[in-house]
Amino acid sequence: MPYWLMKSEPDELSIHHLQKLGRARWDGVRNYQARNFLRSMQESDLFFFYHSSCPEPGIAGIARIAGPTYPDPTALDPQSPYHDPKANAEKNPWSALDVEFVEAFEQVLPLARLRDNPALVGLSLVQRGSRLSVMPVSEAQWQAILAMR
DNA sequence: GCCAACGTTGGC
DNA sequence: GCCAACGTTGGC
Repeated sequence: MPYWLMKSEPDELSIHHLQKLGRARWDGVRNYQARNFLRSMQESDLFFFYHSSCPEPGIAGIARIAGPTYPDPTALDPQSPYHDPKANAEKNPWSALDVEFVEAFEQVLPLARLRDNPALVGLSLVQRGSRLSVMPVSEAQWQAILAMR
């Protein structure tokens, strides 16, 4: 079963917010590479929930893919910050899916510590200049990160 | 707020 | 198809 890592700004959706909700829509992905990873996900895949653009960037917990992708409604909503003026109901290039809460780490696993782990040099997250918001995580990387909690 | 790095856009 | 200009991401 594949593993993933997805970034969210905690102001928008944090792991604790997801814990309260139980389930939420993962939307607003506006990068084709990230979108393609979204589309290759399967229900019940697990992913690390990463907090970005915040005082303590790092992995904050684990969540699960709750179903298949569907057209991202925020692309069609003129009120949404993710509105795409080139998208319409017939042709919406963007995908969203639902996710379920699994676990919140007691402490956020900081990006700086992830960078220090030699087992994670191949992870897109810690590579120089990488801005990918959805990425695959290998089994070995998954286990290495779990062991750092 | 700064800025490096990357992705996208659009003129040619 | 090239590439300069611009916009965005995201850590610091």
